[in-house]
Amino acid sequence: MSTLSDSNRRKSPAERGAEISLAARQIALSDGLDALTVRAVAARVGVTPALVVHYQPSMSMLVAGTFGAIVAAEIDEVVAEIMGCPTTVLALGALIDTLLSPKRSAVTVIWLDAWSLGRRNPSLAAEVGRQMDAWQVFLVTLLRQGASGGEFVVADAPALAWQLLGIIDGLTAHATVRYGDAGRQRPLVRTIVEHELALPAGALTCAAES
Amino acid sequence: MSTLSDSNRRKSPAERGAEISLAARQIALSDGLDALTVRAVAARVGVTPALVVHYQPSMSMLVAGTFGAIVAAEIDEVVAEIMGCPTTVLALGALIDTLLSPKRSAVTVIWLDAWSLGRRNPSLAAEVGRQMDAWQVFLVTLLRQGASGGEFVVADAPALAWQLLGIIDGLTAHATVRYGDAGRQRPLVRTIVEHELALPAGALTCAAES
DNA sequence: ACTCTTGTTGATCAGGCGATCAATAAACTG
DNA sequence: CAGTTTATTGATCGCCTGATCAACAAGAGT
Repeated sequence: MSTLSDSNRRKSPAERGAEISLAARQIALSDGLDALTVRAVAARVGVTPALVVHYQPSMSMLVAGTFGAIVAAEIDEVVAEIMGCPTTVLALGALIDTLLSPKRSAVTVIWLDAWSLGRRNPSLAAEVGRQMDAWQVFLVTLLRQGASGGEFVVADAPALAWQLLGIIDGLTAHATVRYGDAGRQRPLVRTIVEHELALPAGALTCAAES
Repeated sequence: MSTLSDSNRRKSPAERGAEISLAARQIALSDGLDALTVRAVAARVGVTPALVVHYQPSMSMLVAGTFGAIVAAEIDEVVAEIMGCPTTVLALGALIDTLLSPKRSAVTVIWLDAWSLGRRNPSLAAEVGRQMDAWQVFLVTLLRQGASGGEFVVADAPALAWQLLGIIDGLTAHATVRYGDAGRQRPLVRTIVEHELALPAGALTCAAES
């Protein structure tokens, strides 16, 4: 990286701010949310710790913001990945497929850190709540879309949404911490969702194949 | 507590060691695993930080040990709670019932801390693995017992065991962090287990009533 | 009662953390 | 080119962490 020579230059607040946010995200993803310290960010950007503080209201805010940015980016990425599906059932299959993919373990680890750290960092806890809700809202929208389109029946979309999210998070967490590949849990999750939506068995499996 | 006057007395290694372990468990349960510092334990016991160090190989070992003790105690407690059930199906129902009870949220929080902290504390990571395996072994035993007794059919007990644990941990984690009472998820989990074990719908619900 | 073992202390080290503030220098403005 | 703004620095504070070590004293053994 030629960032080192560039970093000494005096930069606009926007540019420097973006640089700091980027470094924070990179540190969080590679070393965890609690490796996110003033000095670590400063070292990565190539500036003084004082400058990092100058650009951030507080460290706990930076942690919360970094977590939010990472998770929001993942939501966007997943939404984009699913948007192309012609039917909601296909979208649900693709959603399960991608959420239980091993490539998401980096973000899963961020979630684990956030759940733990959130107890001592109110800003982070608030952001965790916001992002969990964002996921839930997204899933509720998807479920209602399928229901109103007549693809399946859903009694309580909000409840089912966070049940499903809880299940997926639990399985990915276990896979990340100990049991390896979360991808092996796809059939189980498909079966659960098919059952809850009164879909024919295999409906979501076929969806994933296409 | 009159512990304060007692704590100045010179005690046997076993006695002092037990005192320290107890204090560590109490701190972990009330303030989280990372509030478990040499000074916090020392203050709670009423001795010098140096004495705590004298009794422990290292702080990361104390954290690992404390986590293990708390979780092992919970396993024992749950096992004792279930042991009385006349059939395995009833035991499974009782298991789901107690694991998704709000009273377990204190230990759920410990799990979240351990998953996060385990990445920087190898001793803790090893202990997390051991305790996750202990849970899985317990559940596998239960499932095989029911299968060999002809109560239900299970194809891959080890796989089903950790799927089930993942689901339950995910739902309790979500409930603890944001969505409140995990007890509302009992019907869902019962349905999933009934389906996976080819039990008639409602078999586990009736179990919980008795 | 005297000795010896060892539980216990107090002081202290080295390192990390977030945060503050005056001083510097680079870029923009007139 | 001179003057003003402000991005950036370096030094430093206060607090926390785990850990070490010589010195002390309580209790067990004789």
